[in-house]
Amino acid sequence: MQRANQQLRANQQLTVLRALGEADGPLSARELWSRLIGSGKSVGLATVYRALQRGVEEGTLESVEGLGRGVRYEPKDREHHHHFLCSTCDHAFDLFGCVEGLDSLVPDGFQMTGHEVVLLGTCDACGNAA
Amino acid sequence: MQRANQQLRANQQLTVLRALGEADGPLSARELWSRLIGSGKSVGLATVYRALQRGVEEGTLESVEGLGRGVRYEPKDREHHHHFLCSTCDHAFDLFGCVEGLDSLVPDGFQMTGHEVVLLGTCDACGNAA
DNA sequence: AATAATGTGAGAATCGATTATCATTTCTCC
DNA sequence: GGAGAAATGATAATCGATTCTCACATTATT
Repeated sequence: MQRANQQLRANQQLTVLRALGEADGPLSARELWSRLIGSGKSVGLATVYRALQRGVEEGTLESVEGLGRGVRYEPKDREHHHHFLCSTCDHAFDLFGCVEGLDSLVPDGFQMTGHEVVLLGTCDACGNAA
Repeated sequence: MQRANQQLRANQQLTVLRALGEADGPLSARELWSRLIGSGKSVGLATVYRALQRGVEEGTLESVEGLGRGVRYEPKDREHHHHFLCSTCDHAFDLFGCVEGLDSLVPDGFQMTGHEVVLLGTCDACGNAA
């Protein structure tokens, strides 16, 4: 029946992963899905979840927690970086660079294996829109 | 009927808030509830939620996101600090001190109003237990 | 003590996120 | 071109967290 978008179907999961790769920060499943739909790509939400799950299993994607609620995903090949979370649009942007003085925060006896830094505030677009 | 714990009842919400105040880091509603039950205090989970919600409304508590999944709560009167999240026991510990170089991470046009730093790894107890 | 207002516990209801199901569709390999 | 494997989309089911409901307990006010 739905011959309409037959040419759009190829490997939907690739479409999903490509869109995630082009994003300027980690995206949640829903965020990613919305962007795809918004840009005219017809994809099911379930397929987005499948692509993300598989990406993580295969090691090409990484799930990112700690950015507000919910889980977001990003390609694993990005260099060490942190995020800026806009409190208005709730989008997370990749940042470049890191901070100093982390080691001195670790309490005696604790073993640090990683760290996250999240800057909170208003992004450029939301700041101008106000 | 349940005369048993009549002497335990006083203002349960105070019991809840006191327990949160004595914790060494922010706690989720369930975490807090478990601790109370574990220490012999009979409190309903709903009451824990009510106490937390009210504390936030009244401004004495603050909800903390960004520590794994879920929301945790801590007294608002604590000095600026960050957290260490143990990947084994999933408990969040308060840290003292801060880091440097945050400003340089902010992209042009973005307004930073706050930041969070989370160290990940293994806490003392979990490290020794292994 | 009587009454009203508030607090409490247990479990049901709700909510959002994620996963599972299933009928189709597409792909792969002969 | 056909058979079987894998992918897809729509939607139902599940899961955990949080909120709601309500009967009863406690406290506050006379």
